[in-house]
Formats: sequence, structure tokens, C-alpha cells
Amino acid sequence: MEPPEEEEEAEPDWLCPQPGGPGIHAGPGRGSRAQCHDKIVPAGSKAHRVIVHTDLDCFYAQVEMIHNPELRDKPLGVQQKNLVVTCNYEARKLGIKKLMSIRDAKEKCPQMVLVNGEDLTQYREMSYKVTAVNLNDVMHIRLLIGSQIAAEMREVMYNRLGLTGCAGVASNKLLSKLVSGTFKPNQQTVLLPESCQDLLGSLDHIRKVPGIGYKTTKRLELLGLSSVRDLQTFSPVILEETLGVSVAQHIQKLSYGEDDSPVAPSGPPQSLSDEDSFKKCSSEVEVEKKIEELLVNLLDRISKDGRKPHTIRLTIRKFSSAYKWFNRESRQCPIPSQIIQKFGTGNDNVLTPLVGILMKLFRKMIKVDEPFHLTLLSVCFLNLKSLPSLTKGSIGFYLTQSSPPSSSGKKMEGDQVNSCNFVPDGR
DNA sequence: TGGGGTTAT
DNA sequence: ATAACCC
Repeated sequence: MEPPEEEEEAEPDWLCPQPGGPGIHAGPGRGSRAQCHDKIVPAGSKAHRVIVHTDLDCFYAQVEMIHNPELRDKPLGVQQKNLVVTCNYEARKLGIKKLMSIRDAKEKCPQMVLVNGEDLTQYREMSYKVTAVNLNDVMHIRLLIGSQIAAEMREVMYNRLGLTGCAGVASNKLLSKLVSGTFKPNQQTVLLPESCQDLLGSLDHIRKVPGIGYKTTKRLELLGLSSVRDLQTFSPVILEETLGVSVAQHIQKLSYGEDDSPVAPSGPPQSLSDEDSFKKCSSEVEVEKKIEELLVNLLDRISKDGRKPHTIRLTIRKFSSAYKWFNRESRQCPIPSQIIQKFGTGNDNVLTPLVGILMKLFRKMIKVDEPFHLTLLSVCFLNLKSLPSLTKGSIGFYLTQSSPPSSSGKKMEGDQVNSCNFVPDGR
């Protein structure tokens, strides 16, 4: 037997009943306020989840009333064997309780209508519909809310920075990026789940899928794949043999519009680099000159950033009439701690030793006694670290923030600190 | 194709 | 440490 359903008690006075009605007013850009300072938190981050539990009122009785509306305004009990397993609210007003015996119920309320609820078929059917409605309708509601948020973000970007732009709203990052370009200047687009295949079908080539780049496209083309559909229907096994399991599975999911990558705030850059290209550079002296120029620029920027690089990388591009693209080579190495410490101080204190390190890296790639022809040089600082490990995300950072004694002034406009903050949101 | 920048192995 | 990717 199915579990008897539902709940409820007397109505607490600290909550207003929410008249069930819809009322999803998608008031486009109505209000004047513009607080979009919330970070987008990846779903699944437990500390930030909001859990909604829904609990149907006397489910079996409701199903019966839907099938026979004349029962609506009458006291109605659902009978299994000699029990009233549940009853509608008309019956409850008259004192009927769940799991009351038929005898007691008839005594209490002779006019009550009883229907047999021993066959669960129609309850099961309705139960499946509830699941489907919750899944589908809720997704649509969330997308509409997403489009309001997108509109506000674009408003803020225009009001504060004078910049216009497009936005795409969909169920994951891949789809939202793809759909964002549907209507081009200064507009936004929502992708409803049922239109996902249309969107994917509108892409004329796999190269258009974010995540499938130059190299992967070439390899896919060797397999005879060119359309997104081709990739969707291609043998996963052969794809795995060609590209490796992880890339294969990843891009095939992309071809179906599936993408579970988390939304992460990007924060400050993780590396700083400067590069220059030229027709020809073929002597060690020239190379050293170019490297020094790049380094001067980089040193200026890194000092404004405040962080210190712990790794340095030199990248070169050799001349080759063949593929001009991506014949880059690089060598990197840790920066000696002695040099790291002198970073805030005199800007030029570190220049000479760094040029020395970069020239050593250069000689790892180029045999200087043989002729060479470079068309690009690039220097990159990476592994950037803030001073004494007071970096956001570290234990140290949060322990330094002193939250318990807080109650401090400002900040957190939108958030309430109360542990009992019930907000009626109906109308 | 130039000047960035990130991520996977 | 380096290649592959992305905009």
C-alpha cells in the first residue's frame, strides 16, 4: 500500500498563506535598483543551496475531486478497507481525521461522501505528472528569472561603464554561450530546453562548438566528421581511440549540448605576459634586446599588480614556411627566491638577473652556433602569489577576516543575517 | 594574425 | 614543463 500522504496543522501566525496563484510577473527591467553584486555560485555548493520541499494537500482526495468535480464542495473521504485513509478539507472541518475508522467517520459526519481508494492506478498516474511538471515547468521559470537577471546585468554594465552587449540564458555554460549570439547587437536570448537541438542544428560546423579548437577539428575532419550531427552519431569507441577517452567523451557530450562545467568567478589573471612578433630575429644579441624590452614592460605591470611571480617562461616561434600557426615552443623555470623578494623594490634590480635566466632558457631551445630565424618572442610571468599566503581561498585569509565578533557596519545589502527570516513572496 | 590568457597531461 | 585551447 502506498504511504498515506500529507501534513498540516493550525496556521502559524508568523506566516501569511500564499495564495497559490501563478503571478510570475517577468516585469522586464521595471525597478530602478541595480544590485547585481551577487556572485554566481555553482549549483551543488552546499553552503549556498536553497532547498524547497513541496507537500501536497490530501493527495488522494484531490485526485478524486479532479476526476469528479461535484465532490469539490462536499466532505469527501477516501476509503481503503474500513479506514478513511485521507479526506478533503471540507471533511476535516467536520472533524474527520486521517486513518479514522469508517464507523467513527460516519458517526461524526453522516453526510460524508466515501470513494474507494484501494486501486492506486490513478494516484500513480497523477504522481508521475507531478514529477514531470515540477521538472519542466520549474526549468522554464528559472530560465525566465535568468533572463531578468541578464537584463539587469546588462543595464548595470551600460549605466556604470557605458558598454552594451548580448546575453544568453540557458541551462549550462555551453548553451548560454552558443545562444548569446542569436540576436546580435545589444540583445539577449533565452534558450528553452525544447529548442536545444534546433540551436545545435543551426551550427554549420563542429568548429563552432566552444571547446573544439583548431587541432581537434582537424582530427575530427580526418574521421570524416564535419557537422555537429556527425559528431553526435559517431562511434564513441572509435572517437576514444582517436582522441583519448577524456577528450572524446567531453566533446561528444558537447555535441549534445551537455556541459557540466562549473561557473567560476575568474578573479585576477593567473599570468602576465608580453610578446612581440617580427619578420626576423637571428642573432643572440638581437634576442637579448627584444627580451629586455618585453621584460621592462612586464616588470612595470607586475609591480602594479602587487603579486610576485614564482615562474618565468620564454616562448619562441621559429620561422617555417609551412604551418605558420602554432609552431610555438616554450621553456620555463622557477624564479630563484632571492630574485622574487627583490620584486617590490627597485624595478631594475631584477631586470638583469631575469634577462640572464631567459637567455639560458633561450639556449635550451636554440643551438646558438647554428643559424636560426625567429618571428616571435614572448615572456610570461606565472605562478603569481600574494605576499605571505594571505590569498583568498586559503585558510589564512578567512581566519584573518574575523567574523564571529562582527556585527560590523555596512556590507551585505541584500542579505539578512537573521536566522529566522521568512519572506512572503506571493501577492 | 596579434596579444593576451587558461587548462589538461 | 609543454601542448592545446579560447577570445
